[in-house]
Amino acid sequence: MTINTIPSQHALKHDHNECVSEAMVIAEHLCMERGVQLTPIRHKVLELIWESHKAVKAYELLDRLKPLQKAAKPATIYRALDFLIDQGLIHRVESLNAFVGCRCSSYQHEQLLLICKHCEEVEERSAKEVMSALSEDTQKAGFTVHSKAIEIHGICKNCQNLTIDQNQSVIL
Amino acid sequence: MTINTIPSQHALKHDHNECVSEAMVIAEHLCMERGVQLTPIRHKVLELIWESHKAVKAYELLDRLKPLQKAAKPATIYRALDFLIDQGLIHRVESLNAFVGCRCSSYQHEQLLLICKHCEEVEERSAKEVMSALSEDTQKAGFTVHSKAIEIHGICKNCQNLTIDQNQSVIL
DNA sequence: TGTTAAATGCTATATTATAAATTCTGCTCT
DNA sequence: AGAGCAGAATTTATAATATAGCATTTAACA
Repeated sequence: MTINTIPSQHALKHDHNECVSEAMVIAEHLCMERGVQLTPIRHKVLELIWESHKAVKAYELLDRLKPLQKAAKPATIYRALDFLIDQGLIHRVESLNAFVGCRCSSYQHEQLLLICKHCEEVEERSAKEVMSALSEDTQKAGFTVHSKAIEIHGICKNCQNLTIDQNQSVIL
Repeated sequence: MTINTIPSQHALKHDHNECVSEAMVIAEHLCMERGVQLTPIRHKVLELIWESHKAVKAYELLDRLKPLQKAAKPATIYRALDFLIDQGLIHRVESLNAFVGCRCSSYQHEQLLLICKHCEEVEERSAKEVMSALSEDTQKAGFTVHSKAIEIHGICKNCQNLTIDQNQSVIL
C-alpha cells in the first residue's frame, strides 16, 4: 500500500453520510434564512466538496460535476465556489489552491486549519487561545485584521498512530 | 491619487538601500557558511525581491530579470525562488502567490506575516505568544506540525493613520 | 585534465483562474 | 397574460501561475 492510497482514517471513524447530510441541511437552512439561492449547481458542488474531509481542487470538482451538468466549465465551478465562500459554507485553502467544507455555520471565520500531509484531511479548530494571542499581537503592531485563517501543515493524530503501528514503514 | 499609487509608507521611514544591502550581506554570508551557491541569477532575484517590502509575483520578477538575463524563462525564476525558499531567504506568501524577503536568517520559519491590503507591504513578526498557543493547540489535537507560517490580511498601522489623516477619503 | 554534480537553457505543457458578452429562468408588476 | 428585470448560467477566449523533461554549460575537485 502506497502513501497515496491509504484510506481516510477519519472516514472510518464516523458515519460520513450523516456528516454530509447534516452539512447540507445546515447549508440549506442558512441560505433560506439569508434569502440567497442554493441553486442545484451550488448544491451539487457543495455536496461534491463534502464527499471527503480533504480539500478538493477546482478542476477536480469540475470533472466530477461534468457528468451531472454537461455544460459545466471552469466558470461554472468558480462561480459556485465564490458563492459558497461568500456564504461561509466552505473554506478556500490558500496553501493548496483547494476547497474544503466548513462547519462553522456563520460568517465568523476565525479558524485554524490543520492539514495532514498524509491523509490530506483538513481539521477545523476554533483555537480560541491562538486567536486571542493573535489579536493581542496584531493589536501591538497596530494592525487591523480583516481575515484570520491559519493553515498549518503536518501529520494528524490518526496518521501519526498509523505510522507508529506500522513501525515507521511509511515515510513521511 | 488612487489607492494603487500610494507610495510605501514604510519606505519613507527607513533607508531602504541600507535595508537591502544588509539583507544581501546576510544572504551571502549564510550561503557561504552553508556551502551553497548564491549564483548571479539567485543573487539578482533576491535583490529584485528586496526592492520593496511588498510581496512580488514570479512573473513580475521575470519581467524585471529579463533585461539583465536575456535567457530568463519561468523556470529560471522558479528555480531561483525554490533555492531562496530552501535557504530561508524569502517567504512564499501562499495567499498571494507571491514572494517576500525574509529577515529571520535561519531555517526556523515560525513567522507571522501581516499583509497590508492597502500598501501591500508584509511585516514579519516572530509572535512568540501566538506560536506557543498554536503549539499547545496542535498538541492537544495530536497534530505534528511541519510548517508554521501564518498569513494575516488587513490594514497596517501606517495606512490606518493615513486614512485617519485623510479623513476617511480612501476607501478600504 | 577528466569526471561529476550542480546550475542553467530551452521547449513544451500543465494547472489555476478570470473576463466579457450572451442567453436563460424565475419573478413581479400591471 | 406579457413586459421588464435581476440573478444565474452558458460560452468562448485568454490570463496568470507553475512544472516536466531533456540538452547544454559551468565549476569544483580528484
